[in-house]
Amino acid sequence: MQAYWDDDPADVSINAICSMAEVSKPALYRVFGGEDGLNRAVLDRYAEQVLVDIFDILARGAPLEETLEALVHFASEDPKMATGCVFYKMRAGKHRLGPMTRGRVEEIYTGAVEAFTTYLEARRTVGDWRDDVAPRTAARYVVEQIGLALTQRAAGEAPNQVRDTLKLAVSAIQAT
Amino acid sequence: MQAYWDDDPADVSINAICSMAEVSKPALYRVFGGEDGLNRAVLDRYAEQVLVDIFDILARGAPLEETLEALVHFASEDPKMATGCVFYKMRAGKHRLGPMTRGRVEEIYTGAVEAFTTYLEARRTVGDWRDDVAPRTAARYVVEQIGLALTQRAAGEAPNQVRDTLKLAVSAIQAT
DNA sequence: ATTATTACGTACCGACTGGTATTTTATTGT
DNA sequence: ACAATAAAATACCAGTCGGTACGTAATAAT
Repeated sequence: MQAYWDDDPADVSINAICSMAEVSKPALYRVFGGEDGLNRAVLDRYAEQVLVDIFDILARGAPLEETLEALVHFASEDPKMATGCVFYKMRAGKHRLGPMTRGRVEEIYTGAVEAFTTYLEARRTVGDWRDDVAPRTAARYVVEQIGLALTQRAAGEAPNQVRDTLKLAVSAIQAT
Repeated sequence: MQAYWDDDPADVSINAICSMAEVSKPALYRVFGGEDGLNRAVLDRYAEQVLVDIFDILARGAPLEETLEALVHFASEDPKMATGCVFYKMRAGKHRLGPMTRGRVEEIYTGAVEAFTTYLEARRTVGDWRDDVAPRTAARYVVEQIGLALTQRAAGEAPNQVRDTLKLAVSAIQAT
């Protein structure tokens, strides 16, 4: 997971992982079955260890401005995400993934969109959000924008430029 | 160029290119010097054949709304871009590129930001654009958003979802 | 016509990929 | 103590990668 986090998953070979983890290759295959199983396991672990933070932000049910602020901070400032996000990196190379990992990626994506859609619908009933944009459209939009920001960080772009872009992006769904 | 356009450049090998073009590998190496030279040549050709359209839109000096509309249409509707954009695909895998190609990618990126910055500054003097966002920040923002849209198209996402996202994104710099 | 030169492609190089057959090591049963 | 069994690693597989040495065919010079 750390290797996928630091580098591009597509550039980390099974051999490299084995030597990093000081594990023989057959041992890895016994446990994970193959590359697809390993990737899936990494993604599972990453989801419950890192992505949960994003879902927590939404679950707090805070006002829109506060929530967006927290998401912007997470994606563009949190040092934990300085080298990008395993999930979005895998999603970017989706066509290279095995069936299990690809399925998990899609699952996480739709889960995120769903969670944000639910959050926005709740905010709308409280009158905290404009009603000229479909919640699901806005949800997909935010998920993509966070992905863009994290991809930019992975590419080593200047953090303040990443933040500027993301702030501008989220302002689109704040406007009355 | 066509192979890079249809697929991910990282997934197209020199061998595959040679057999597609019905050219021997040494011949390709004689002409282009190697993978880096080939990539650079492809990018050069792509820039003057496709990217020029984007620069043309800016050079028209049309009102902001009209220009943004044209850019949105180009990125999310033009059938020519149905499988994404060679430039953005290469930029996404920048770390895998040789020095010449990487240099050209950065050149094109800064050129695009520059062109859009100049356009926005001109629009501001005409009073056609808000003055609470730095032109360069907005320029970088738009370049990234177009890249996101083209990346989504390359990934096979539904065109109307791509358009929705991009329209929402550009609305951020239109708001008064 | 014959030689010197240039263009060109076959066949190969070492490095690396994901994945496994086979052998060695450790554990268990008696 | 020794045989049977389970576990684990070494050493290998075929395939692909980018890149090139070298033999061959076409051209140019004499």
